[in-house]
Amino acid sequence: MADDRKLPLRAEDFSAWYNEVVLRAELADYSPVRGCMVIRPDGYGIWERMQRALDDMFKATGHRNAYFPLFIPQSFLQKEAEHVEGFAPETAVVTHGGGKELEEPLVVRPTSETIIYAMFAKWVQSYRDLPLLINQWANVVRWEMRTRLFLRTLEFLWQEGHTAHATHDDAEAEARRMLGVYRTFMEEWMAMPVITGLKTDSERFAGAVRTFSCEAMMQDNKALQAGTSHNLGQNFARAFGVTFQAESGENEYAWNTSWGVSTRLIGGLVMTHGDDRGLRVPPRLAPTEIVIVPIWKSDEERARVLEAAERIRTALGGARRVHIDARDTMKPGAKYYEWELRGVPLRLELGPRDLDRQQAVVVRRDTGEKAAVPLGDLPARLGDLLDSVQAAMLDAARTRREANSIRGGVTYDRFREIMDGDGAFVYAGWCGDAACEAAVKEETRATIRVLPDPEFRSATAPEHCLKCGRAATTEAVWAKAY
RNA sequence: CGGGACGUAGCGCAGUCCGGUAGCGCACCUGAAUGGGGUUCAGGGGGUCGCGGGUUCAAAUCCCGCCGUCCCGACCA
Repeated sequence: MADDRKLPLRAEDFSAWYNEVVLRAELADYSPVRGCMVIRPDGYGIWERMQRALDDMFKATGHRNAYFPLFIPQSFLQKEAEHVEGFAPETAVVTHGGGKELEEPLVVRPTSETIIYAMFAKWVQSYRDLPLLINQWANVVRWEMRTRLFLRTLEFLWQEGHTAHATHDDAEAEARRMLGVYRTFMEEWMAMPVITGLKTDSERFAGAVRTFSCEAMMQDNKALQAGTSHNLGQNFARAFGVTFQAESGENEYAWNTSWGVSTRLIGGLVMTHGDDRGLRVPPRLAPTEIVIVPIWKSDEERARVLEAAERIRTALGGARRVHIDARDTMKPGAKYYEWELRGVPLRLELGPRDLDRQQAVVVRRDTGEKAAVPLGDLPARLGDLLDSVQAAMLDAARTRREANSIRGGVTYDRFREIMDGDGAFVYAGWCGDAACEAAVKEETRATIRVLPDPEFRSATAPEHCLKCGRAATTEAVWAKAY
């Protein structure tokens, strides 16, 4: 990371910067298995924070965790026509076990709808068993042609929620509700603003009736699909016989939803908040919120500042995740650079001169602002600062996204220029024609990321389709995507 | 699977055109001094130069083949 480099960067430069940050901040590493990534402790620490926050939110919405098999009989995947078509090309298949060829090959799960709804069929008998709200934390495998650290690896970690409901409307409400949970998490924890809405048919999950998604803008103006939530209708219930007896006495198929977010979120975090000095992690997500760098010249001073650092940690009452960097093999300046690379939100510099003045120097990672704070004020001030960093990061990301969004008034020629150039979220009218959508993708590489929910739509609805000029049926957000 | 770049120490690279038995920076180890934004000095360890074959007295270097990685596409969370 050269000091003169300034984000946002474009295309190849941004990719190179991203890889460099992920590797140098020790979030992940390449593994001996091509396309598979090793998540290192620093990266996993962020994932654990994400897991905890999401899991708490799922518990609050009444979901319970369970675990289903890694292996799925190949025939299960084939029971839902669209699903098998969508996933068969990217599955890893186990053909041998115990030295013998298996009678039926086992697919390493690319997603768990099939095996989970096979079990739901046993568990659901009555409308009284519904809704059934299950979540699973697991790894899945998808044999992608090209991989990218965190964004697209052959194996990845995720959570997948699976639910069964008595009515279509209940399922629709559930899919919507969990999309909202994702949005809250992404904005309030990750400080990553998203556009929510509906996917077009071409981007819909294989087997779903409707797919909703959260789309975030990275610093190269590309879109990242950060989370999806699907209304599966009765497609899987019919395929796996998930039926229940309704209050009326009739036997009916259940209505399902599924929704998931993955370790891709870590990639999104880096590409949303990283800067020339490395990573920036929002306070609520940071495994370490505050790092104290003690400064000393003699053993006597060392003992004095370390003791003071411990007192500060104690004063914070265990409410804050604090690390005291007492390494005596590194000078303070070197430590500053290292913690900046790792993205710790607040740094507290504490030396003999500070102690003489009963103060500490607090430095924000997001803005680089420095301030001397009286020791007695630290607990309150640090709390305020962390809140302020969290809010400022979300605000900055949202401002950047809006600065790179174009709402209406774009000709198709101009649109092509934008997609050839810096890229943007372009809000444009869409006539609902899949052929038109495909033609735009062919010509510009841009796709409809999402048909935005009302609150994200432009004030004046577009009247005509960007490409073919026909009357628009809805507004679409176009962008190049990861 | 197409198009480009590349493969030399843990990491990043030079050396390849013009063949002569391997080097630099960082990291690592030892010692001393240092310590408010990447410490300094001295000493040290570590490489069958991606793999296989060929040419040659001699190959990291030239020739042929293979493998792998990264980036750009096709596929996708």
